[in-house]
Amino acid sequence: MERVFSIGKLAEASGSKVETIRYYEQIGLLPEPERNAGNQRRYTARHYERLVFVLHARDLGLSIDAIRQLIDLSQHPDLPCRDADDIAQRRLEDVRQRIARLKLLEAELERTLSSCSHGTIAECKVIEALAQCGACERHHRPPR
Amino acid sequence: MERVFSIGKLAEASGSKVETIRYYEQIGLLPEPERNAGNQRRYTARHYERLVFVLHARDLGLSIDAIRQLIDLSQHPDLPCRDADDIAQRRLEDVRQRIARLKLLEAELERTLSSCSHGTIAECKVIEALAQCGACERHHRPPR
DNA sequence: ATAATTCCTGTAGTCACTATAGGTTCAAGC
DNA sequence: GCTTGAACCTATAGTGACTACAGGAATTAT
Repeated sequence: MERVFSIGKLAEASGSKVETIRYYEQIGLLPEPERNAGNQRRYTARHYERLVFVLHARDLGLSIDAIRQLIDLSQHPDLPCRDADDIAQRRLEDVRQRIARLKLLEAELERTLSSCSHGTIAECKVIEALAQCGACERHHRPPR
Repeated sequence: MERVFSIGKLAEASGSKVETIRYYEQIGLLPEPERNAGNQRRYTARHYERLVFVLHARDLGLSIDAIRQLIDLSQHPDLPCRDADDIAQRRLEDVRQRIARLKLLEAELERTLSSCSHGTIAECKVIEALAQCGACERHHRPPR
């Protein structure tokens, strides 16, 4: 007899939420568990493991779609793991790009804030900086 | 006679999209422009300036709500600019937190990828790392 | 036995757009 | 002046990844 537990216990054990678990089941990231006589979900250790896998992947910023691919891959242990590596590699590149972009943002916000003399709105550099172009990458120019 | 232009020209000039402009009008970030005889929107330079303000603020990651607050503030030039500064300050802190979190992510992805020997799925460290706990901050433990 | 808690389904809401459908108006070329 | 195609209009629905709610049924604790 395998030990089973409720959705509430699974949520607590995994550090996620009941609603999230039901959502993952609905979109097919978690298999449908058995039900007890009163129609309540009964989970096993295998569900817990799968859920932790999904949650870790989400924490790493992988999309639901990427996680679905990884799960599919893990069903075929004999395939080469190149596809799985690619997913992580692409994610790494994405993370690096985000960091670079956020650092630019950080610099611009620092610049903006340090130039503000904390007077009235009329002389506020924060608002002024937003109204002007500054270090902006956006492709725009006044309408002719 | 003030020069006016269409929503398409405004989109092009600002580097945004027609749909986005209509959306910003709908949620009150842009004032409703005049219409011509055929019910088409006619914009002026003032609309362009407001739109650029909004787009810059979005590029800096400000929420629609924060931008609304800044616009409200800018209508009251005599108020002290403390509130505007606070918005930028909070955003700066948020950006710094994100950078810190992404750097942790980067390190974990790097570690995971470098440990993978590119064999089969069965021995794939990427998938294994997701299934196990590793450097995970999530509060979880197997169900008892 | 009763009360409090947890669970169920189904639906709607979130954020900041983006896409589509079905129609009207405008601008350019002939 | 006429035709054609691009740009415009409104209204609605879809996106991703959940989150929240309503209105019940089942379980657990007292």
